[in-house]
Amino acid sequence: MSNKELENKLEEVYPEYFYQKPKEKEGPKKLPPLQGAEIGKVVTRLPPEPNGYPHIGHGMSFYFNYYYARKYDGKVILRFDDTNPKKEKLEYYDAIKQDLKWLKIDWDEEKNMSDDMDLYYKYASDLIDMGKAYICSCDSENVSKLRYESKDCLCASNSVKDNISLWKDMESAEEGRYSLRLKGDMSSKNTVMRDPTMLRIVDHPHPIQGDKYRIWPVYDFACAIEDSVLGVTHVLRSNEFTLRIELQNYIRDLLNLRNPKIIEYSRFSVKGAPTSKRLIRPLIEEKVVSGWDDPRLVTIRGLKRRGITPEAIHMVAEEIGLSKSEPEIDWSLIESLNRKIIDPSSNRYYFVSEPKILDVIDASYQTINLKLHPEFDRGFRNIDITGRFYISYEDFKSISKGQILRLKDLYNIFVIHTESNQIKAMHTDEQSSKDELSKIKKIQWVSDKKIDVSIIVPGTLYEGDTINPNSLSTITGYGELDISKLNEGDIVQFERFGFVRIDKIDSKGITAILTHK
RNA sequence: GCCCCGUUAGUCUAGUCAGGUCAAGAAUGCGGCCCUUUCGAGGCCGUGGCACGGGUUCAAAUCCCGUACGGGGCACCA
Repeated sequence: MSNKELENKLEEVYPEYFYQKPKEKEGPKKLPPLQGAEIGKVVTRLPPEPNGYPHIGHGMSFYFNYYYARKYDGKVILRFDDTNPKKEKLEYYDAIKQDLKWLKIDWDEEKNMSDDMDLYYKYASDLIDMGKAYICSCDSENVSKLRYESKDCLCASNSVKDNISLWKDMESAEEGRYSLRLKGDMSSKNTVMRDPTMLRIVDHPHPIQGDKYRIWPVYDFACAIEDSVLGVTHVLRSNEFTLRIELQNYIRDLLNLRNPKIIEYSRFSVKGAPTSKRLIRPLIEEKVVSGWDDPRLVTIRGLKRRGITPEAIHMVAEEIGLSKSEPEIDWSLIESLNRKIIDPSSNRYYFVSEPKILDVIDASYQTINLKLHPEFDRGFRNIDITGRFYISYEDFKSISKGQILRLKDLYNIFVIHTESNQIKAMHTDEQSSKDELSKIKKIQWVSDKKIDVSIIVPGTLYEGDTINPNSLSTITGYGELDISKLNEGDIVQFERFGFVRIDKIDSKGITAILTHK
């Protein structure tokens, strides 16, 4: 048998061998399974501090915790980490909930850490009784110094009896006078284990609890307790807390509480955009940006106002995953994912920037119907046509006398005269064949029945470390009249311009924000 | 300074725990073609990467050691 015959024979008995396996198109990225997860038993939490508006980084964390709770048919708890009365503000509790709802993230239970003060006191008292915590009267500077040097302070050797009595005194002492510290390990390489503070005096009203409490737990203490008491099985959070795992587990061991499984990932950022409250707040205070909802910001509100959808944010989270490297994603990724979401549902309208006049001297007045979407049946819009049109400066400058063009979706014109800011043309043969049509240059137009549209174009806030002074620009032009029927929040496409979200409608016209091309 | 963690194409990620099937697979970007009365979407093709240096091994993106770079922590913030 020759090779060829052999091949033919083989093909008869094993045809699959000769066909290239069709490449399997991968679907959207999926997050990996959760370690140790059992259906119906997963409990996660969303732990915002009500001290500002969430940004996309919080959005990622919220989504991970929400995603796994839903995936495993478990429970997700919204828990406000509000144990610093000086930082929390009432407005943020509600703002965070609104942002979560907008993100299409819901939750099964809601609670504030500040509702559990008595529980923290009870556990604190237990630690004192066990001799595992002591009241320290050193000032914070001294505490810090001794921790750095791995040295005990004198307070560490207080008797249990002394501590019990000082714990009582603490209630009425002035701020800074005493703190309750855990007996950890002063020689630990993990510096957070060196007798960390568990509770301290804060002389400031709390937005919810008012003046009811003066002794407040620090994060590690409250969090260690809550994650266990709430039945949290999985903690998905960013890695600035890595070193606290040992401490929080130690606290729980002492108090005979169960440890959750902790999964960490790095903080995530967007190129050119500040991705932390610490950086965003001063920009607002110094009026570099207009507020938490400035479309240049990657706050949830900024993204919403720009026209980024919650689904796109979910997709970004799935794309990045629970990465331990430090992702700095490009806007183009967000834009691309968002485009896939909004393209099918965005109605199309005509808009021309920096408009110039185009008169068609022999035009017929008529009303035409144009599809709101080229592929999907989303209905039509009507446009009244006269002999006057507006075209964008971009198209205008490339047009010369004698040229034949097509007003898109309307008819062909022959240019008979050009001036510095006006073109005259004549209507030409309507019977363009499909083939001819594909060759002819098409331009965007707006009829004489028009509306003023200004488009805010958000740019990059930072270039390297410096603030870009030209991060916001405005493009003005005319849009077709039906744009005035849109509502604030609608996302549409201005054909051959880009996707925009309607930001404001008033007597002066329409303001839209450019979402992306 | 000390202690943790990380480093795969321009960006992002799969693969690393259980070394060979990885001369590394997606996404995004960029380039080209097709489609389209949009410069959008969609389809096809292409481009481009294991931080560096040693070691272990028949075999290293994968294990070990070191270096560089990046991030985090060392609060009476969270």
